[in-house]
Amino acid sequence: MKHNVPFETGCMHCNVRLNSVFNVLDEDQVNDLCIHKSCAVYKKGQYVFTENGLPAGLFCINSGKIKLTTTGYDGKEQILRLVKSGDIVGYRALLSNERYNCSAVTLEDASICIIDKKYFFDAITSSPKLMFEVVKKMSNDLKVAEDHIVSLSQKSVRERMAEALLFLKATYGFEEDNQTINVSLSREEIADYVGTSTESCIRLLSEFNNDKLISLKGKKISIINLQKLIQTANIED
Amino acid sequence: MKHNVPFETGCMHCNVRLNSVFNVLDEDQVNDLCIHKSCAVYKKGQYVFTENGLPAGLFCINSGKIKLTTTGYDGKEQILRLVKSGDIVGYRALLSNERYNCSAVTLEDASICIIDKKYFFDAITSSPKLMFEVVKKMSNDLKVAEDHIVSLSQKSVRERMAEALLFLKATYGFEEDNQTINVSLSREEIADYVGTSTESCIRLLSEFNNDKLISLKGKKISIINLQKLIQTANIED
DNA sequence: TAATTTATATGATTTATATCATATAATGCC
DNA sequence: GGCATTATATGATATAAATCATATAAATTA
Repeated sequence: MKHNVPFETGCMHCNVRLNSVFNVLDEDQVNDLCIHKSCAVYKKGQYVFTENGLPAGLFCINSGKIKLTTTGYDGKEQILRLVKSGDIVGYRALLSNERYNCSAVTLEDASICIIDKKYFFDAITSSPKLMFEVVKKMSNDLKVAEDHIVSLSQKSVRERMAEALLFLKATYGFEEDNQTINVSLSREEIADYVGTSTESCIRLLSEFNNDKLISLKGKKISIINLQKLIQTANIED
Repeated sequence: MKHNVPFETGCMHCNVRLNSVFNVLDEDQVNDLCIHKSCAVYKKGQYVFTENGLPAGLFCINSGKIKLTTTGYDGKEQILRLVKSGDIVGYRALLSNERYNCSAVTLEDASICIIDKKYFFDAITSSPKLMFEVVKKMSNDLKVAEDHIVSLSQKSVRERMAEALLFLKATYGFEEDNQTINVSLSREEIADYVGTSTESCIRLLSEFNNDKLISLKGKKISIINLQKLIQTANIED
């Protein structure tokens, strides 16, 4: 399944690390981190961990995009978070000493480091700086989740769909053309994030396309009229 | 507005503390905590802090119930969390050094301690045990928020209403009669938690009442048929 | 490259729930 | 304690969105 092929020389030369919670470590600490991690390459669609599993360590995304997804009622998927290079994954279950409440699945080929559980606990215990970085990450995820709650409670599917496209753009950015959102999700996956049916998702994307807010090319979505998309999302102030 | 009346002798004799994140402190640390906190009494309906405000410290609920609420779109309220004695409030904004993303309002008369910001940071920095307690608290709140997302995405209003009643029971427990949920919320507040209109909330509660799942007496809700309420909520396994 | 499966698309229909409207009950206030 | 305000209740109606159905396109796989 997963191939344990080292894909880089070490954490000290890892540029992704500078964009992660581990950017606060000093040289010695980075060397220590490097000793206690291993790297793996994942193909698109592979599970990094699965719901109800026990955490063996902390995952740090080197490259590739990941979805955190949970199985809701009647087996319907719910995408809880979308994750990118530099992000840590699986920290919640690890820190609270629980089983995973969601699965992590790669959205494209990915290289991911796994940091030893015991080492990680030692590291955050001995480095308040690192601990605060992790806390800030969790705090942000909580804020994003609460924003999502308000959106799900109070907005129409149409507004949430527009919002989701803006969220995807904010998370993964544009491609070189400066308008195509740099991620490929199926209509079903978008629906599973927005909290709607696949058909409604398809229909709304078609509408936005007809209304020249976006343009569609397979799974690739380009934002043509950002201003109008923001209006459609009914973003405050 | 708020009256700075001390309502107890000190943290060392505070039974609520044993049920809070501060239960891991040793005697000296408790004495230190006591020096750096002040207590206040709030009347029902008062704001403990408000959205967009800057945190001055950490709030610890001694007695009383609190709602964390945010103003969504078109001014509609969203209840994000419900809080009880022993819980800490306002930790998210404090830890991430941000403004509050929600307001805290008392649901009944309450006594609340505020713990000095600087002291709190020193305390969690020097006591990994305390830090882990706070982290576990945040981790749990994140999990609850994610469960709420799945529920909002995938369940009907009817199911969510049943679920909300079970949640209220789980959070605040029953009164002495062992069936009346120990909290008084307006129909509008319940609607603001469930993510529905006040009318729908009223209607569904009436239905549940007619179907003998619950009984209503003013704002007091009693669970008559727990089994059927669980079924209505469509809780898994 | 044909065959099969899966994803996307779009129409038709149903339904849950919001909204609007009005009535009554409860609460707060001068 | 009577008056004003707010909360609860319930009916009528509108509508957004789910569901069901079918078609086409794309992607897998044989």
